[in-house]
Amino acid sequence: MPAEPLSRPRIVAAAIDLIEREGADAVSMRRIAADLGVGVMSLYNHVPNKSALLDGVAETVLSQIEFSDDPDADWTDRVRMQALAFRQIAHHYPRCTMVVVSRQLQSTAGLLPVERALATLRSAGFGGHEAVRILRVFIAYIVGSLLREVGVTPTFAPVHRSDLAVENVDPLLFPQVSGLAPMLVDCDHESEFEFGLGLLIQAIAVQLKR
Amino acid sequence: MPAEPLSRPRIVAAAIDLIEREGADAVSMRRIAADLGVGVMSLYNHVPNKSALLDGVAETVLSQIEFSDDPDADWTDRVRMQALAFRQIAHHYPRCTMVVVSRQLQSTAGLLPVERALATLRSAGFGGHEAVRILRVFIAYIVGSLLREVGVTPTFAPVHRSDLAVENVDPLLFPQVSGLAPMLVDCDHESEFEFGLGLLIQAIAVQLKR
DNA sequence: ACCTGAACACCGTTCAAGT
DNA sequence: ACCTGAACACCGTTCAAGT
Repeated sequence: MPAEPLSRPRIVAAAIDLIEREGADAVSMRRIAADLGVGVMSLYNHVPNKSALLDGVAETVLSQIEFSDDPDADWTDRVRMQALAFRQIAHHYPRCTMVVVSRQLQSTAGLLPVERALATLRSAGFGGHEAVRILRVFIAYIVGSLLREVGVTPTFAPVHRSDLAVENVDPLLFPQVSGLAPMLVDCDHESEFEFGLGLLIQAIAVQLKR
Repeated sequence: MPAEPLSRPRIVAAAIDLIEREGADAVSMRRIAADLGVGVMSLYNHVPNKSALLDGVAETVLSQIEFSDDPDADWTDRVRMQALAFRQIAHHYPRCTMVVVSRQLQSTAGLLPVERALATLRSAGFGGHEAVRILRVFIAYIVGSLLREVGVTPTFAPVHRSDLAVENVDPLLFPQVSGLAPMLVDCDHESEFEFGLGLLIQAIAVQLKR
């Protein structure tokens, strides 16, 4: 006897909670049902299958991005703010991040950030074709950065400082890696992200002036 | 009675084959054992568990990258060639790509490309700290690009030209997206990849001159 | 309309038994 | 040393039965 009736949003919320608590691998229909105190099959009255549930997770997380756009700001700042807003996902829902970027959404939740980015680029003076290309570059960079931040992509800094793979490497075979081990090991994700973002924005600003 | 004896390489090869034929979701210990004509538990004599098997897949694919480095070439060309070599994974093993980029390897297979990239950047004149930062930017961009190419990350061009999400979007809510639908839909992955790569290389070249 | 248990066809992995 | 079947504790989903 749940206090509130079962519903798609409630099920999605339970999934998000579970992912943040125990990781995406812990998600199962049975487990979520148990968390909600209902039978497994009750879920199927509100969600067609597990895949759709994960789509719901991605949509819900995406729709919570807070874009605070200032139309009067320089376009480079607006692009930067949009990228940073997107990166907030990795802070608010670190363990959902992989789910968000790996789902092929066709809902409006995924289209809104795209619409916004394209509008900003076009207002900066880029043509449609250019804007699309540039957006793709930014998306690739952002997705790749979030995955590293969230520990999916190799960081070369697995767990802790001591007994590290990177630090136990043969200096003769890998002189650079072993020499730069301390730098490879610690990574300020925010400043790394902004560094690459700055490079990209600078590069497309040059592109615009030509 | 298999012709050849069971071995870790043979098991990994079977896994790679299966992934390329039916996708990463199709991988199960039972299925691979069946493909090899042995009992499930026989696999565990050569591989400790499924996770280690997937690590083996990633290592094997990574170790097949062909880096053809010309030490006399301009550093910008060398960086470009290394990035393009990495991208070949997505061509040779499209469905393994997700597995490759999402495994946290500590074997030398993953370290070799890193060593090579750092050496190139340092020979170009970048300091250790800069080289590491720049490498991280490139890795993020490459990983993000490969995931799009392989269909993991949203392309905004799901399946086919007709009946597309992007093309059935409300033009009033999403004027840019619906106006640029044809460009969002078709994507020449190679030229897109090289476009962003060029932007990044140009940006870090500027960085170097300062 | 919503909930549910039983059942089906799967998983990864442990363990004890074989050779 | 290597192989294996039975068993355990899981999966997602279908179906028929309940309210």
